[in-house]
Order: sequence, then C-alpha cells, then structure tokens
Amino acid sequence: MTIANLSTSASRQTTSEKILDAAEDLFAASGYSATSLADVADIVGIRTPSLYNHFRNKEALYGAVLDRLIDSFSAPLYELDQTGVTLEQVMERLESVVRQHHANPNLARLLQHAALSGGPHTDELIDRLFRPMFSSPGNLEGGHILMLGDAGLQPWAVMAFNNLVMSYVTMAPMYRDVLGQDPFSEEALENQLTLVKSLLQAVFEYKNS
Amino acid sequence: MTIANLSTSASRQTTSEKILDAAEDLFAASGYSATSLADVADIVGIRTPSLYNHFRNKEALYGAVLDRLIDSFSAPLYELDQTGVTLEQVMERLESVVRQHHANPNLARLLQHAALSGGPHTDELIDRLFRPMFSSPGNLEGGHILMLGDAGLQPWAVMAFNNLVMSYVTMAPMYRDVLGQDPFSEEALENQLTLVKSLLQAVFEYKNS
DNA sequence: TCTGGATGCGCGATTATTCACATTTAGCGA
DNA sequence: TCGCTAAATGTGAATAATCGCGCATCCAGA
Repeated sequence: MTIANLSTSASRQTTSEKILDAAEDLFAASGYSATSLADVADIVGIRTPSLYNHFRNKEALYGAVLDRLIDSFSAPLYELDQTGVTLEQVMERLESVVRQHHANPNLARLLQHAALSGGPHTDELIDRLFRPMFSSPGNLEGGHILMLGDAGLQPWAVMAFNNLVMSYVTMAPMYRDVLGQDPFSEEALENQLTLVKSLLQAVFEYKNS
Repeated sequence: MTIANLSTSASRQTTSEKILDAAEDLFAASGYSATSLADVADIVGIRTPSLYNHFRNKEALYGAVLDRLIDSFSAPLYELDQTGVTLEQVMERLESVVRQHHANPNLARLLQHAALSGGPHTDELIDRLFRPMFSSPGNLEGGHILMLGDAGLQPWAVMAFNNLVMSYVTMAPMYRDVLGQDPFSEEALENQLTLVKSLLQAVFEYKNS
C-alpha cells in the first residue's frame, strides 16, 4: 500500500484533513461499500461517532474525497486532442498524466471501483473526468495524432492510452509479482514512462506511412 | 450489467451451477466482501442457509467461482511470447484474448477487484493467470516481437497489452458514457479489435526501423 | 425407509447513524 | 490578564439493519 497524502508535516493537520486522508486511502483500496467508518476513525485515532462532527454522513465524506482528488488532478491535464497539437505536446501531456497517477494512485483506483461497482456519484464522477477529454470542439474531424488509419477510432485511442496509464496503478500488484520490482519506485516509473512514450511514438510513425 | 452465463438452457441446471453463476456475476461486480450471500441466494431463488448444502462457506464458493473461470480461460491463451513466434501468431492470440474477455468479462473484473482490494486466494490467482504468460524459457533474451528498442521492456509490453484488453471491460461504463455505444455490442467489439490490432501493428513496424 | 436438499430460527458480530453528554478551544468584555 | 461563554470536537451508549454461519427440522424422490 502506498502512502498518498503526506502534505503538511502530518502534525498541524486539521482533523477533517486527517479524516479525508484516511478515507481516501480506504475508499481507493476497498471501494465505497466495503469501507467502514470504523476503519476510518481507527486510522485517524478517534471514535466513529466523532466523524459526524466533520461530515454529514458516509456519502458526504465520500463526495468530499472525490472533490479533493479531482481538484488536484484537474488543471493542466486531459486535453490530449486539441486541434493543432504536435507530437511533442502530446508526449508532454502523457508524461504529466503518468507522473500524476504515479504520485497519487488513488484517483485511478477510485475510478476503477466506480466503473466496476457503481456507488454514489459515479455518473457525475465519470462526467467530470472524461468529458473534458473530448470537449474540445472539432475533435472528430481533421487530422489528429492518434488516428491509426480510421478517423472514427480517435476517441477509442484516447481512451486506450488513458486506460493504459491508469491500469498500471490499479494493477500494481500484478506488476510487482511479475516483474519482481516495486511498481512505485522511481526506476519502475521510468520504465513505464519509456514504454508508454515508445507506444505513442510507434503509433505516430505508423500513421505517417 | 452483462449476463455472462447462459450455458445450458437455464432450466436443467443443477442448483450448484445456478449458485456459481449468480455468485460469479456478483463477485465480479462488487468484489468479495461487498457481495452478500443473501444476494446470491436471492438470484438463485432459495434461502441463504441452503447455500451451505453446496459450498462449505463463502470463501469456498468464491474459490469455486475462480476455478471455473480460470478453467474456461485457460487452454489456448496467454502464451504471447514464445520464442520463434510470428506477428500473425501474436495477432491471433491477441484477438482470441479480446474475444474471450468480451464474451465473459467476469474474469477481468474479478482480477481487477483482487488487484485493488486483495481478498482470499489473491496471490494464488495472480500466479495462475500471469505466470503462464512468462513461463516459456528464454523469453528474456533473443529478438522478440514486442521489444520496442529496449529488450528489458519486453515483459512491460506484454503486461501493457494485457491491461489494455482487460481495462476495456473493467472500464466499460466509461466507454458507454464517452462513446454513447454499448461496449459489449458486436460493433464495439470490432472497433476495439481493430484498435488493438492497429496498436500491435504500429509497434511491430516501429521495431523494424 | 433412507437421504439430499430446502427451510425457519437464531446467535454473535458489524454496519451506519443518532443522541445525550463531557471536554477542549476561541473569542471577548471587563 | 482574568473569567465567562459559546462553539467546536470529542465520547459512550443505544438502535435498527445486515452480515456469515450453525442447527434442528421437514419434505420429496429413490
């Protein structure tokens, strides 16, 4: 298990932040319904009813976790298919996404749980994360990077690269088992990075021929 | 939700098989601890204690579900990196794997749950599914298909293509949402198929240059 | 009559949530 | 700076629902 939230020296954190940290890790590991408030309270070091001084109920806590995660991932990402974009720009975006998910795997894990089991706010979550990836106007016409012959496959390719990046962290135990290496080490990150970039490069050169 | 087990005309099925079918769908959807035996019994149409006439306890039922799934996926698959293999052979394997996961998404979903949350038999499950992919001797030396420049990236590439295929079904709701199309339709299968094969083709041509 | 399989009942543990209550903390007038 | 107050934040106890699971019983078919 990877410790995700180290933020401010762990000491002068407000109780609400500690609750959010613990809940984020647990929701990401076990999903919504398999996570108990008692476990959250245990990690924070308080009794279960005290949680209700900070969040209305379990669902509100879950929503707050989602909000904080989405905010931290929001700004510069998920615009892989602007119209006049170059390969180098796509490379940069892709590397940035890989590094973010490597630094905090919890968003990918929460999203995977939501895709499998549903849970509260799932539709809203999908909207907030995936809609921006395809919101830029005119992304279905014109020549794009990830076309792969058939222009209709453009969104499929974007989804594929996104899944590739996220499944690396949601499938981390398999990587650890098969490669005998900590998937969250710096060395593993570099390997995954060059692999993903090589894939993109291959697709790019394949398109131009 | 996709109905996975239609097997023999649904009527002359033994109760144990009906239980296995129901449990497989529920475990795949919600994971081990979030699945209740009451839900399983409800689908089958019996009371919860009757389950214990067929399986020792919840964990044994889960194990039986895993066994049956692994068996049905076992035989011809997961040998992507034999030594003297051609691109066409890899293509066939890949297409076969995609079709199998499309026909029954439950193995991918169970595996994803295990990777995220653990649960009983998780290590054993990883072993049984991933070890055969890398068991062929001498797969780390010599020229292979998915080399991508650095030979050390060979296993990473195999994992990547595998994840690509599995994440398509574990992330099916996102595909439905973004593409506005049933991800388990024949049409969607063909799209995913040509995308994956184009990716492999691109990597292959990228290698030879 | 024997027996596999379904059932009702119920135990003990765990769940989310509420409530009455104690304690700590922050702000403010004197 | 002292002391009061009010809000913030903790607590144990209790509730209703649900969980996996064991047990005694009962019934239908061979």
